[in-house]
Amino acid sequence: MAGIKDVAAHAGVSVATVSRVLNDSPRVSAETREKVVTAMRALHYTPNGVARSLRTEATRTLGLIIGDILNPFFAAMARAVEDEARAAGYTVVIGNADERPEQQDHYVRTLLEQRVDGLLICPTAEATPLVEDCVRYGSPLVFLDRTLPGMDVPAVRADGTAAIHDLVRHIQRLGHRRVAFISGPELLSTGRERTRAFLDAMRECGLDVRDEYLEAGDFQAASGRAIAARFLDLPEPPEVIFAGDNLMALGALDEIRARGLRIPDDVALASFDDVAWFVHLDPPITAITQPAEELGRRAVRVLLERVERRPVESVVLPARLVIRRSCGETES
Amino acid sequence: MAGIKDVAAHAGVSVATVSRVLNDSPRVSAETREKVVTAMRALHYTPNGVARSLRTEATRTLGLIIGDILNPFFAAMARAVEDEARAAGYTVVIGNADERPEQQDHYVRTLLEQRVDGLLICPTAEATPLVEDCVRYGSPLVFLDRTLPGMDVPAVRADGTAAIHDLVRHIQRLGHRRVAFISGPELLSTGRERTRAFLDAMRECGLDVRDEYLEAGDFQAASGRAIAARFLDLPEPPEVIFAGDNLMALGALDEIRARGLRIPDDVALASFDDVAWFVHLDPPITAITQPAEELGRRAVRVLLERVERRPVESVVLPARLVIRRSCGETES
DNA sequence: GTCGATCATGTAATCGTTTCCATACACTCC
DNA sequence: GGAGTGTATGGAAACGATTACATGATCGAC
Repeated sequence: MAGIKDVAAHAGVSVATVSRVLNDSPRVSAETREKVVTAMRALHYTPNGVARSLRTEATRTLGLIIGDILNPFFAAMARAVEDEARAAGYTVVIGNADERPEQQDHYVRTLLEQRVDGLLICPTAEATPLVEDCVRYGSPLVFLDRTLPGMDVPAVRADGTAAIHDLVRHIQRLGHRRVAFISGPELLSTGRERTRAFLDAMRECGLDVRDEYLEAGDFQAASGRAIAARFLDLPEPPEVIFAGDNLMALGALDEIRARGLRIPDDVALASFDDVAWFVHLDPPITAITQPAEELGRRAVRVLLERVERRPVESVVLPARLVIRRSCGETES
Repeated sequence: MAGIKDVAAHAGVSVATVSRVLNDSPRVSAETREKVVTAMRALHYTPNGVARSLRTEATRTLGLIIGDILNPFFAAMARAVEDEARAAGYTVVIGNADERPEQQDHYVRTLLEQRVDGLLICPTAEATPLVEDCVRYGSPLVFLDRTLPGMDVPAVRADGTAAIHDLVRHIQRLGHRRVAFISGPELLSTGRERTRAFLDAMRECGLDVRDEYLEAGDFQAASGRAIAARFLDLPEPPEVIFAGDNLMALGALDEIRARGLRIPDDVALASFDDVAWFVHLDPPITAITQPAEELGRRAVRVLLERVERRPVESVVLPARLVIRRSCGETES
């Protein structure tokens, strides 16, 4: 494959000049530039980004490690990250951690070796030694969606607390008392935060939460289904099932449908995370929507600030309750 | 950041030896290896993949250019590509072409500059000059999901012809006569193939297709909705709407729901592409399912063969009809 | 005791860029 | 006409790894 030397030879100039044309430096005369460009065309020259990166110590690449690209929430975030990065002249390498710390570490290692300019991580579970090293030795790092307690890393995330309070009030107003929650993993900041908000909101509304109405899943559909099944098998099943993310809501829905139960008469359903098709279900599902695109975009902006070693601050955006009909009709 | 020289100095050996340890060459004594490993740990050494790639002319990276990561079909394919690539020791860079040729070209260019070892493309519309150059100058290229006519590039795709015939027969057996098709873009091989299969199947079943029952969308939800609206506004609207992909089916569904029409009594609906939540709709949507994961995995395998300059063949996998209830009850 | 084989290790060239510095030439100004 | 100021260009040293080749040690066989 033709390199800069071939172009230089073909155009009868030095490699330095070709390089200047490549980086459109002003210190090149019009005719010379013309000659060089012609030579590039003739040879089908494609600049070697690897060599350039080696020399400039910058790859113009960002790494993004997410839980699962099949989860529409992450997909939307990934998409936004990509768009914003491209607009800033960066490429994004996406790694699917599949919620497994060792796979997350695999990607952290790989991306570090590839010398990405910055890293966006949706951390799975607790901090691994590798991630700790990253922050200690100063790789530009930003957490997305989730945080890791006690780590001095800027984070861009949504806060669902207020929306969960709204949801519980909505449920209470509809006359429900027995509310069960399929929470996320205790190890994830989002899992903890949503559980805490749920508990607080219930107390505030004067509803009590039985132990058997609170169980933690793993943010995947299968666990949502299994937990919903256990809730429904209880001697006194809950009137409402609130799922901690959209996949577990899908799982719960599977179970409810499989039993031929009606929503909301037999059991009401609500979900943290909204997805496009909730609105098409009968009844449409009441959900809490997170600003996934905005999170992705802001995360890139914060990360690029960090890359340029400017001081940055964490970003918290509010999630918002979208009332539909899966918890009952509002008597407006 | 510590480099191989620092490690060599710290361990009291030459850089060559460190490199040998890095690539676990057998020509290094146990003690020396030990010393080197210790030095690496002490210095938090992370090998520089950029330098390695420059020297070895291989990045162990694959590029994947898809239409839209938000489309669950592409997301599933991307996920499978990633898994298979990781298993083979490769990283994947995903580019979202957003069905725009110029954005596709942007990614082709970028990925070529980054010297990916191979490129997987779901081509948007017709061949661009850039893509033509790729095949002419021999970058390892494999088409995924779609093909480009007259280009000598191996492709991994699904064939929906048989499934579409099955669908039309199913529809006919249920007594419907007036079937409308929201086709994909004429420029995409998948669009053309599905339209042709639909027309053939209709003829074979003795049903005729009115001009006003055939309109091309762009594989995005909005076009599906608009076209469905035009179908339903016709003096004699169709009994069945068949959408050429899942997003246009979603759009059509939006429109049907907005008009308060019942499925399948007022209008039946079927979709090319199956997605997880179709089963939860009332009624569940009859759809044609493509083996997205299998496509992704096979594509990586074919591409890696090409990377190693072994001869490869295109792969065609069948799509399959999944009968649910959105076209009417089967009187079994 | 010498020769050749085998093994561990080191030296230095190389990959394709960028960029610092030097140089050569053309002006302008006194 | 020579000093000073730009401007376009070239030469060559990085960047951090890999690897062909060289070297020196050890060892067994004769």
